[in-house]
Amino acid sequence: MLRVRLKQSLADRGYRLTRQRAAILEVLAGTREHLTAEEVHRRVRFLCPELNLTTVYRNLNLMARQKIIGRVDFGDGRARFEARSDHHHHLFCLGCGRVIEIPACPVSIDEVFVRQHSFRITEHQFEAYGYCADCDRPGSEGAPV
Amino acid sequence: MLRVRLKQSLADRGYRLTRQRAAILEVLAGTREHLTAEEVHRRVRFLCPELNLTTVYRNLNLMARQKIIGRVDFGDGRARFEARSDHHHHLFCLGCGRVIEIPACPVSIDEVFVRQHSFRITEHQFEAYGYCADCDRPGSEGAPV
DNA sequence: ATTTAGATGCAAATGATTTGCATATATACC
DNA sequence: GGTATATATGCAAATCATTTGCATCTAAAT
Repeated sequence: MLRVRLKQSLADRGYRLTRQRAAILEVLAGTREHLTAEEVHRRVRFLCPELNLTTVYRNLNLMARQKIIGRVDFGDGRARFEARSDHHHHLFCLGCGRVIEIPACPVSIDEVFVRQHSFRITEHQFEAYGYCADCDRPGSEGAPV
Repeated sequence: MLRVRLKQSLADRGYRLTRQRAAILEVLAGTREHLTAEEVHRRVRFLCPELNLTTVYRNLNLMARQKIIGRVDFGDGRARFEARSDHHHHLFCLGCGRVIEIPACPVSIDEVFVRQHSFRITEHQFEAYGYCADCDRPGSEGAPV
């Protein structure tokens, strides 16, 4: 089960499985949404009412750094977190914030070019923005990618 | 000439060409670097010593919004600006911050998938991270994209 | 030269995120 | 199970990039 695996990964790396960490993972594992620290905090208060926002930040960072969970940046100034930690990308609706996960990585960089510059790529980030069916109304101009 | 064209675009859109705006464009047009607001401010003080950082922000935002200049986000918590405003992408060196511009857009999203979700993509962002020749020393692990 | 909408400077506010430090508590060990 | 101790947590205060309010200034239209 997802939440068991997530909690196990903490123990595996020598981190304590505290009540607050369990609650945070519980929240993330229980949704497919991509939550900000604030949102995690709000939802976690149900399971663990005294949990401090600072602790939420500290643990989301820890877990993202350990690649136990994933962190995404949709360019709106706050990080979002999700239970998935494998390499993938998203469509982000500028209208409602809805997120659709893209199954395959659509990026293929010209290897010759990269080699010419002797650059070693270790990671990349890609996110696409636009409007989902519900938010797409005439009036918001836009050229497809 | 680049700087003339940039300044003209301000006038074309009904914005005043102030001393400070001219200085900001002068700085951006004079380099291929991708500068933070702070960096622009520091360099602009040569041409226009009383120029306020707030004004730098206001104008960089205005010009980026008007697509007169480009804004890039390398995920380190501060925006960078460049004279180029056309669609392109970068390799960002995590060691020294050096930026290499990628000539062709390496992204091609599965159109069938997007259509299935009735999503209309209006823009996307992509940046690749890694180490340039100068910064690449054994010890920093990394899997190619 | 005059007018005035638009621009600037300064100080103070924001908002997300981080840090310092005293206190609390998982887990290793007996 | 009880105890020790390295780790976590909570709270308040600090950061850092960026934005905003407002009084003053100025580019550019007349």
